[in-house]
Parts: sequence; structure tokens; C-alpha cells
Amino acid sequence: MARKLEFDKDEALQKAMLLFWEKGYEATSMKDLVQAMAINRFSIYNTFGDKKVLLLMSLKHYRDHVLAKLIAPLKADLPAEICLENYFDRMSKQLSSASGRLGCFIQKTGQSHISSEPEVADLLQSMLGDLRSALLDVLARVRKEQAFKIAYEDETMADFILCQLQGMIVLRRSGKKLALVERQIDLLKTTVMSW
Amino acid sequence: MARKLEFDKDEALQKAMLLFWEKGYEATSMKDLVQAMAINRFSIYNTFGDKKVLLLMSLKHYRDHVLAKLIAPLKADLPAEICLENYFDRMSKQLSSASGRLGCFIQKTGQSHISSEPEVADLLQSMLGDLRSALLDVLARVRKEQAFKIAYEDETMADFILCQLQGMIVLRRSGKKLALVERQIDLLKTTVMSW
DNA sequence: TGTTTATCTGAATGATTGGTCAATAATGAG
DNA sequence: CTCATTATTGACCAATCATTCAGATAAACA
Repeated sequence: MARKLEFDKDEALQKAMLLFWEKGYEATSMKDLVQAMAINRFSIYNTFGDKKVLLLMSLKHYRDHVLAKLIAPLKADLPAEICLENYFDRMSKQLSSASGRLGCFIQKTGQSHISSEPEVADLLQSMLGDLRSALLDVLARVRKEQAFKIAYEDETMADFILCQLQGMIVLRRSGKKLALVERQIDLLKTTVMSW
Repeated sequence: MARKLEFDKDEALQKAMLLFWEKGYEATSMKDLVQAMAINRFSIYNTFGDKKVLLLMSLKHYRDHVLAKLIAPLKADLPAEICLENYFDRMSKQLSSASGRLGCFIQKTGQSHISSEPEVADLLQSMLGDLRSALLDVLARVRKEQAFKIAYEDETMADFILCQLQGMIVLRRSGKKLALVERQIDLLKTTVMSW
């Protein structure tokens, strides 16, 4: 019937995501996106929509491709305690790695002025919600499996973990010392998993 | 000899700071600043410099007027344990208050693309450094006064507190539930001050 | 009071912003 | 082969961006 798209939508979205992630929404111009996505300006508008919609789609791409992999250890078919430990180790590795330099796309977008747009704010909150419920699920399993004693309510504990990880990402971005990451994760572990 | 400035430099800087703090560097236009500072466009350039310099001055204003007050409890002439407790209470109140909505100017600027400018990055790091050394000082005093046992090295502990606070600010901005703040601070307290 | 000197003002700079358009090219069903 | 449909293209739009300028203004001291 009609002409086909000459590019792969997901590939283009991946490139848009990386750019938004690195530079932030406002500092990323359509010109930058055209260059990075290697698509004509109008094709972006035609395929995805305006800049804000493109950000929303990039965020969803992040949720489905990046966040999902980070959360995966929590959902593994293993004892809850192991899941949690694997998750911490995964985060520790991620934070220490060179790619950890980018920080968290959710956090970055949350600080941008575009997050005052309800659609963006809602999506960001639901993404943090995904992470939070994965933590809550694993904590519930810990209780059921009686793996260790949890000192506080699950919600408090989940938020505590979330705070600590987000805080580490903040400091990771503005600090030189990566050496501390491991010790911070250790401290987090022993705080949460105190027998 | 010559004419005087018609406005108060510090007042103007305060207004610039609030705008940068709320909207972020890139989303704040010179037009916005002219309006908020109630000074003519050229007077801003003439008095402070270009947009980047104005940001640097706003950050220093934040350090001297906002951050200094938040750190003050740590430097009070009281037993270290009381200082730390007062500091936590202060942060708890700040985070729960309406003005806590703004979050942390350092954190926000750190996520902005302008933080890739060395001058900005250096200033941000030195500001976080101020906070960190205040925490280290108080922890050293805790040891000397034998107020309570500190489970980890001071540096680890200071970073832990820093992470937790920065993390709470991240979540505070993108969440609805302020109720959790108090419980988080409680958990932080008992983690740090474990006898 | 007159001269000096810095501040103030609104207009204007060229560059860049996000977004659009008409013309062209490819596609595949009839 | 024909033709309706959709993608691609580079030029184009008005608006806004940060920054600057010349001229008007007003304070300070001799």
C-alpha cells in the first residue's frame, strides 16, 4: 500500500533515550536528536510526535529495556534473600561501572522542569513505583520464607533502600571516589538484613 | 564620583537563586531573570556577568545563606550527640515542609547539563564537601565524647547519611507521601546512633 | 552649579529554538 | 502498469535564546 519506514523504531528510540539521559530534556535540542537518531527532522515528528512525546517514549523505552533488567534479580525464581543480595550486587556493580556515570534517567528527568508536566510526572512516579513494588514483593517473600528478621515495616524498608540507592546515584555523579560504593552497599545490606 | 546601584545586590541574587533553584539552569531564561530580579537586562550583565556566572553566584549565595543555616545545628556548642539529633530533626522538618518541595539546589544543578562545566562541577563538589566535613567533624566529636558507638568508619557513616538525605530529597520531589519522611529519619537515626 | 562617570533603558544583534510544509520517492494493491 | 498512500527530504517559519549597544539619565564631588 504505502512506503515502509526506513529505520528501526526501537533503535531510534534507544538513541533518543541515550541523548535525553545524558544531556537532560532542556539541553537536548531537536537538532541534536536529528543528528543522534540519524533520521530527518520531520520523520521524528511524523513517527513519534513532538519533543515531549519523544521524551515520554524514551522514558518508556528506559523502563522496558533498562529498568526491567536492573529489577530482574528481584524477580528471579530463587530464595528471596538471594534475590535481594543479587540485586544489591547488581546495583553495586552498576554504580561502580563506567556506564554508571550517567546516573538514573528517572532521577535526572525528575529534576528537569519538564517534570512539572503531569504526564511526565505521572510516568516517572509509576516507574519509581515499579521499583518500589518489586522491593515490597521481595520483602514479603523474605517474611514468608523467614529468611531474616526485618526490623521495620516493609514500606519503610523499601523506601529506605530506594533512598539509599538514589542518594548514591546523586553522589556518584558529583564525586570522585567510587571506592565508597561497595562499602555503602555493604552497610545497606547489613542494615536491611539484620538477623 | 559616580552613580550608585539602584538595587540591592544580595536581594537580586536571592531572587535569581530562587528562580534557578525552581526551574533549573536551562529552563530559566534571561527574560525570566529580568522579570524576577526586577532589574534591566543589561544591568544584570553589567553587575553580575553572563548567565553562567550568575548561576555560580547564585550557588554561592545558596551556600552562604541556605546551606549554612541547615548545617548550623551540627556546629552548635552542644554535645555532639545533641547536634546530630538536632540536625536530623531540622532536616526532617525541612523535608516535610512546603518549601521542601524545591528539593536541593546542589542536587538539581548537579543533574543539569551545565554541571559539565568544570567551574560549576567544582563548586558543587566543594559545597557537598562542606556538608560532608561538617558531618565528619560531628562524628569525630561523638567519638571523643564517647556518646555512642559508631559501627563503621566515619567516612562511610558520613557518606551514608549524605546518601540517605539526598535520596529522600529525590523521592520527596517525585512522590506524594510525606508521611514517610519522619519514619525514614527515625530509621536513619537508629542506624547511625546504634548503641 | 557643572563636570564626570557609572547606571539605566529599550531596541537590536545574530544564532538557535521547536515545529511545519510542499515537493519527491518508494511501496504494493488493483 | 496505475495510482492511492505513506515516508523522506531540505528548506522554511515565527518565536525565543543569550548577549550587546548607543543614548538617556542621574548621582557624586569639585
